[in-house]
Amino acid sequence: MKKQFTYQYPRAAVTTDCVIFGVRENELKLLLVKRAIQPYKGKWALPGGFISMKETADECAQRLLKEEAGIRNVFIEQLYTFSNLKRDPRERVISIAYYALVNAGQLQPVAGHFNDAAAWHPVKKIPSLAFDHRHIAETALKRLQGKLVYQPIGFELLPRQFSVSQLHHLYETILERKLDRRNFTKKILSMKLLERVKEKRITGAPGKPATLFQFNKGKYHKLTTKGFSFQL
Amino acid sequence: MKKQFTYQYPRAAVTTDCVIFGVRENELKLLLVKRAIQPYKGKWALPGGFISMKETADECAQRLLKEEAGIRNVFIEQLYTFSNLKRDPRERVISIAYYALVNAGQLQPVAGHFNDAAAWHPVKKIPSLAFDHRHIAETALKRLQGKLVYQPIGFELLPRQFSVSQLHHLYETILERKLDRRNFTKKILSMKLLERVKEKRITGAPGKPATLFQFNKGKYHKLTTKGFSFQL
DNA sequence: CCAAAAGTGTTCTTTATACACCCATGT
DNA sequence: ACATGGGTGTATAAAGAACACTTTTGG
Repeated sequence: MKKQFTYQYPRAAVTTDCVIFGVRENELKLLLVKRAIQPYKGKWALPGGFISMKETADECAQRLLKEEAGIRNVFIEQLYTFSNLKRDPRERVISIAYYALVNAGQLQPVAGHFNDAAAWHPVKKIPSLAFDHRHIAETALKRLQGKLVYQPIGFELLPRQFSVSQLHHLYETILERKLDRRNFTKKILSMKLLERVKEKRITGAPGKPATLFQFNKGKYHKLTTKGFSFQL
Repeated sequence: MKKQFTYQYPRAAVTTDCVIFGVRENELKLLLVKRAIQPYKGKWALPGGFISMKETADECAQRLLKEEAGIRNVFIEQLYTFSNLKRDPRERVISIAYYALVNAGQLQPVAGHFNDAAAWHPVKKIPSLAFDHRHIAETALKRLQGKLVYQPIGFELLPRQFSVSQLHHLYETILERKLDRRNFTKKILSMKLLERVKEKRITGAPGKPATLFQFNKGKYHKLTTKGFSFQL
């Protein structure tokens, strides 16, 4: 193939890479893809790719999420830009990293689009990754943990309707510490950001059926604009 | 000049831009430079420039801080990467933005290095800026305000030795709200991150001379590593 | 009737807030 | 002596932490 784009000074290539978080089997997991090409062929990596001249970094991340993981309309946020000189063995590549939070509902309908070589891996058992992707993933996890306690992003990882105990378990999983169940319930409900939906049992499980709730985004945005501090 | 770097696909240029905060005359200010070349010749802009192939973005930001503002060894942190398609009228330019906090001590010895066309502007009266630099500067200010209340970065904006009332005034200025002087003093001192230095008067000012303190970075790092929550 | 998960209140401790007077210096 | 800024304590209110029993379902 002919090389045809010429510049006065050398230029780094720019990519976006995306750390995709999801909850599966009551565990926080990352969606990784298996590389089909060199370098690092056969290694697990974060979904990512080169940015085109006609898209912003945000658009690029969203496009790659759809192309490589079949995911759309999810919470996505810029994480950090990684620019170490040797992070790609081929040449200078700067990566604008993002992280995304997906829930079962957003993923189910597009499960068929999945590349065979895409799979969820528990964050506690991340395999060896290509490039500096482990470093990126660890940075994303720290950001998620930090953000969880002062912004209600936990909801993004659960189905549209969920029980308080699901949310409680999610928080304990991500923060890696116990939270008193009664205090957690009180706190969350006192924010008035959850709307009661109806009673429903988790199919076939014993125990009292949990009340389901859904997150009221409208209320949340109203509160954030007039200054609001969410804490744990 | 001959163009000589050729690639298979088009590539965006990558720059870093730096939002430099400093306190001058009891006000929070930004250091801006006046552009000597097109585009936006004669307009105020954030110090910035193209990243070289032999430096990381952090190194680039530090180099530009030195070259364009004569500042070295300051607090610097990546802010966000801006990638709108039209942010530079010439061509596609992606900017990795940083923000820096400098104090009088760090600036004084290099004041002579200053470009004539560099000047401090109050954040409340930022002139029209080149590119999307106003947007970058506003993003940086929000980040600074957010960060100030849970990480003790305020110290970076003051001379090595400072009084509690200087710090108090700094917080009020940046957060744009009143903080009770007694409660602020209690809170700050209860963290045990400030070391009393000696009594000293601010030359020629009336009033009781203030006790000077300095920030103990070692203690701070010990606390952060074993989990520590600083709050306002 | 037993196991499993949901729901719920009170006490105690810690932290945040509100508030006013005296002190040391320069002029 | 007076104007200016520095230093300090207490009482009340709010928030956080600790803690156990009852209810509803499936098997």
